[in-house]
Amino acid sequence: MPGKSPTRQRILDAATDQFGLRGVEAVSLDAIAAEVGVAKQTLLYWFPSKDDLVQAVLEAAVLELSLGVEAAIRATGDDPLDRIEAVVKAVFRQAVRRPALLGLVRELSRLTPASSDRLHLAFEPLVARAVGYLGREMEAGRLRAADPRMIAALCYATVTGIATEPEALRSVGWRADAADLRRLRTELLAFLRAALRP
Amino acid sequence: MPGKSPTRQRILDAATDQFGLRGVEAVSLDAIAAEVGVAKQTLLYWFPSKDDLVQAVLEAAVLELSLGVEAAIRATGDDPLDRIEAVVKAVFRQAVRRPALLGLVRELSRLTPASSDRLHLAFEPLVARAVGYLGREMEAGRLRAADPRMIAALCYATVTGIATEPEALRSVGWRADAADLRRLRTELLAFLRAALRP
DNA sequence: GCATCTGTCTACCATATGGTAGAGAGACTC
DNA sequence: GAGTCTCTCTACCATATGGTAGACAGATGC
Repeated sequence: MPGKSPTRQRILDAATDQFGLRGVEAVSLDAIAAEVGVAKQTLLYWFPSKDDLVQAVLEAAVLELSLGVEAAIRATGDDPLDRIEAVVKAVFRQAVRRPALLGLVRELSRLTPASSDRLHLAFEPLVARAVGYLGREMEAGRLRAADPRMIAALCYATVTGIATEPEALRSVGWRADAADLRRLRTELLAFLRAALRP
Repeated sequence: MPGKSPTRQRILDAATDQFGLRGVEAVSLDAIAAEVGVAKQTLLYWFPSKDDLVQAVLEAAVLELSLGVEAAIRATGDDPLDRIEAVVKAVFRQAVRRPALLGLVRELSRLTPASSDRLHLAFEPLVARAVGYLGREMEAGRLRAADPRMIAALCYATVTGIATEPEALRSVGWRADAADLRRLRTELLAFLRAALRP
């Protein structure tokens, strides 16, 4: 059962979407297989158990998100607010393209300790870098002085909260069209800038 | 099958916790019954179907949250930042006392359209009031000018995101003890104040 | 040409799930 | 004291779930 295959990839994609949208425990292997248009056995051939599938999905998602963020960081200049804006835009873009991605990360707290530990390990370098960066910029007076760890968590909570809860946005009359999406992003960025400005 | 009963209430409590923590679809009636220490049939006596139970749980949760928020609003003075702080503290307090409550609200996007519509209706007056209030205070120059609807959604996303994702906080070295909880609240409030200040 | 390997399938299976039918114990009514 | 009402239970059931066993078709290697 080697590395790559179009079928394998299609299963992975479908599983990512469904797990992220409806929750890991709520999605059956049959449902995923049906969406891919393949027998459940084919799925179990590529991923010997549901748990293996979950692990693979999470690993791919972490990788995808990390790469996007890394690229955004490299592509911007020196000002920390600009850099944070670039990261948020990158995450936002991915969330729009693939709403399930951030939903998956949110599933973290519902996984077995073994799974979450692995995920923590995968994210750890990224987190450490972000916290260190925030701390240095605060010392340099270019960001509002605060606990950089908490600020990282707060930014994360704000962005993923907004990106994963269309229902909450619906409550305030938001519609999922391009115009409202743009306005949402603008407001989100202004909100974060105001929250982080020195 | 009338209104009140200690058994009914215990079922409701257990269901609230499990639904909020693990997700509605992931929790079986057997699991709830086992936690309450009652036969599944007793549960189905009080709530004729799982869906009825979900509805009852959601209604009670909305009521509980709304009451807490309303009380917090009434208990503070005129300055909008103080008032917002009071609301956030109230929500935070409830989230600490009962971590499942906000998790439940987050389940909203995974429910059937019928359920979410009812929930929207239940929350609507509260939301409308909040948005109206934010808008007026912005016009009066006592809050940063922005789209009040988006600001409401952003505050909601930040607070619930933080309150419902202990795993994300663990990633930045946060521990769930009283001291870190206090510091988290302090940082959250400072973050929001900075984001909303004119 | 034959064997092996790869990928997909059909046929099952044990268990768990939401839900039905109805029995039985105790309290309340008359 | 008979009947009814309230509440909880045991006994089932149809379906769905994660997973096993193994057949079958096509490519690959010799």
